[in-house]
Amino acid sequence: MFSESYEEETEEVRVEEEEKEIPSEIVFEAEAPKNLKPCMLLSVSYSGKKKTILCQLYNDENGKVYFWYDNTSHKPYCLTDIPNDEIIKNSHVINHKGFERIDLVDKYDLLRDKIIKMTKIVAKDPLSIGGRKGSIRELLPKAWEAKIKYHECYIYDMQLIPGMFYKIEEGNLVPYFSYQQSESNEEILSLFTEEDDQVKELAFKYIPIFQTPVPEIKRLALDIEVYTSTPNRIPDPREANDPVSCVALIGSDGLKRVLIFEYGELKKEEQNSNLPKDVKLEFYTSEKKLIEEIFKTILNYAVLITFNGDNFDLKYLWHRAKKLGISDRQIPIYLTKDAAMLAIGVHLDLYKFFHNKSIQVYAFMQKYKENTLDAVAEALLGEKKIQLNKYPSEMTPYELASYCYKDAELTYNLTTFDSSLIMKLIILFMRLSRMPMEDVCRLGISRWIQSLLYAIHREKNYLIPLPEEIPAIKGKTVTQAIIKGKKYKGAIVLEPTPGVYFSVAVLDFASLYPSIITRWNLSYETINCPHSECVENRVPNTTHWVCKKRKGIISSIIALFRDIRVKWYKPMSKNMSLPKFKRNWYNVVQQALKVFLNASYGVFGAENFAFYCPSMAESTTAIARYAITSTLNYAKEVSMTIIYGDTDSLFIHQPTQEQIELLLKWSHQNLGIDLDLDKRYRYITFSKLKKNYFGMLEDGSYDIKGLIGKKRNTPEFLKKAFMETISALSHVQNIKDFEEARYKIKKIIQECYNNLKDRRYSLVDLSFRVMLSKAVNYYVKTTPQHVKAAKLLQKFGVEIRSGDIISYVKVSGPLGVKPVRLSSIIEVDVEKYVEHMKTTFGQIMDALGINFDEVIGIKTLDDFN
DNA sequence: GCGGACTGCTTACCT
DNA sequence: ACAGGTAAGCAGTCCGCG
Repeated sequence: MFSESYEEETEEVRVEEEEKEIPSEIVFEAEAPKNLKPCMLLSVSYSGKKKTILCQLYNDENGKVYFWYDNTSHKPYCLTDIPNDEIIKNSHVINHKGFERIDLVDKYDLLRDKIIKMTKIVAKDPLSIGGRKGSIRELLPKAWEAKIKYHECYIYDMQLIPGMFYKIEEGNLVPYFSYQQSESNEEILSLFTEEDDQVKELAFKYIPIFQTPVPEIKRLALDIEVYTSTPNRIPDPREANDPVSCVALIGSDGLKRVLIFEYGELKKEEQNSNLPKDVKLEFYTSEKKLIEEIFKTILNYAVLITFNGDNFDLKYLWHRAKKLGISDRQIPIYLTKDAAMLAIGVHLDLYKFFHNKSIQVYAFMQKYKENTLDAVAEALLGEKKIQLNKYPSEMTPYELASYCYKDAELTYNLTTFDSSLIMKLIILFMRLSRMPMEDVCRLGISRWIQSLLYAIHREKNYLIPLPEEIPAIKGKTVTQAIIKGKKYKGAIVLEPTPGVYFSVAVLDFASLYPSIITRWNLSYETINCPHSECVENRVPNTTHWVCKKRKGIISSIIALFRDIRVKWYKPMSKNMSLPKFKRNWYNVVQQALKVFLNASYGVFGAENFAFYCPSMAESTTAIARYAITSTLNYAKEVSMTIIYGDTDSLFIHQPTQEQIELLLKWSHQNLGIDLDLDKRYRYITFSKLKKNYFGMLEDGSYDIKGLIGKKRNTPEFLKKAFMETISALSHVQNIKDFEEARYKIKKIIQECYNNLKDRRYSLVDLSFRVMLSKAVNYYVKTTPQHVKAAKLLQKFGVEIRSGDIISYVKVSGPLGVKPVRLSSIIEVDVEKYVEHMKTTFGQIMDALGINFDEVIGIKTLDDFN
């Protein structure tokens, strides 16, 4: 039943998602007064009841949320290329019950580089434009800008910036932020005097976005537990058959409450709960009263924080409330297709936020690799959930309270650690993407960039192209990918020369792809532009060319983000003469920009991106290949020894300072892209494998890249032994020291081997932990080992879902695997594990000239020597 | 009917 | 639901073998 979401994802024809709107039966109100001091714009949505836009404003002084409804009579619309007089003849459109009027508008068509006339069809309500059967966009052969959600359309047209400050003056929403607000603004802007006018204009607009501080938002974290009669079943939130047994609430105002429903007999004798002293424990004999109390409390906060509240906690509360007969006017939650929203304030589901790949990779550098509260909290807070030896439904009320409270606490702390980093990042992402908080924390980077570009198009009166127009006009790809099934050729990886190298410098192009996009003026409209005079401006190794007449919109925005990050926010975040809170803020801005920059090339190669432009993505990697190969050739010319390189880096063996400087200068002058000295290794070891090495840096720290011993799914016993070998290697200062390291490593391997042979490792130490990327039934082509193990678990009555980590050991027998909990040490296939030892250690030993078979073939080290 | 060579699938990594 | 490139291990298939 839980696999349904996957089914929807793989559906070929997707059901048009309806405009998300607040249902008309929701009656909660928090209308703003006629005049209101500056408040942060938290959210923009469409109210079905008021039939207009609702803006939620957060007042930092009292922690309250105020509603402001649109008073400008803005209406939903779409555009068509059918002339006015012809549209008038189309009775279906004109007589559509939602039709309001038509306007004639001028738009700038970037794809064709000319002004065009369009007909704007204005409707009474969003669903009349699209999202419902027979809506206006379905009556037109081609409809532009018709799939933009109305609340987004409103944001772009009104040039609203969620996350910035607005006041209400005589009932009108007025921005309260300006270029003049911060004293540094002039200084930052002066960094852009050399740049193109379009970049300067963007800088002027964006500087306040980066410089305006964010308020500390009044928020509440919530976690619920549900009583279930079948202990190992996870309760189904849509059924909500079982009572809510416990709810923990933690507020930024100091509130700490745990509400317990006494469904059974309460053993009073057992009261020594692990709860902190200041937590208020409350017992309810009525579940209905308990839930009503939760709902009442939620309303006092601007943001409600959960971990997976969309799919569990709030969904369960909603269905349970209905079941218990709580009236709609008392339920402040409403459910959409895949989210749970609040009538007042915003529900922030941290599960969704941390699931975001860009956040995981670029903001937190893959510190957490599993998307559970336990894994994320451990990686970012250094704290774990309460470890269970029984199911929640088997706990005493006090144990349950402690467990539930801890989860809420971890959830809450995820928003407060590092001076509320997460909240600050989210608000910066809102400003950059122009999205309301509930969207920004649920959608991925491609939607953020899409939204940012929509906003710029509307501000500049550029027509937003139909997605299919871009490849049609700008051409398809002309290169062949190395990997089957990919669309175009990507990066170059140099073949490493195996061995150990002392004194290695790594030179790399700092943010190569964004640099290429700005330096080469790459943008969806400038690639293969319509001007014949630009055709000679070729992209190397392709048939594409780039416009010389017009500065690209994408390259302009990337130039701004890249330059402001490199020239201001990154250095300022490290400037120790500044107070800590300022450095902290500069660091947050710097990180937020990094997230956008790192995705700026990839999105153009993603089919689902609204500005998908394969020729532009392909050009970016083609130029990158040109940059690295031409630099490599020059390096060889000046007699440098390149031992490895990947995409944007060159590893050079014992270069002289002069050689390095020569190379940096060369790339600056000949490519217009800056090469930097990234790091120096005291020594580095390469096997014959690409993307695989171990290097000791000069400061005593080390890098492990790609080696099996570091992979998440490698059995713990191997990881441990591997880290011991790394430890031995980390003491090596010079060639002489290797002798000792070799001796130690042999010893480690022999010990590991003997332990394995004698079956002295535990099953947990021997287990592979592999993630199930989809529901078990969706593995139709092959049945990998972790799926076999998962199927065995299912037979045993264990619920298995997509995203679960399956722990299994390799055993003798026809299946070859068994889940850890269903296996025993006697059946473990030792030979298989020896093979794994061999490949794991082989990656390091190859370079050191140690032979695995020799090492394990000898009983003791004394015999060996 | 069997085993090695091969391709494809899957996961986890690198940039 | 940002991209392509690489490695590892296994699943499944093909092919030759009188």
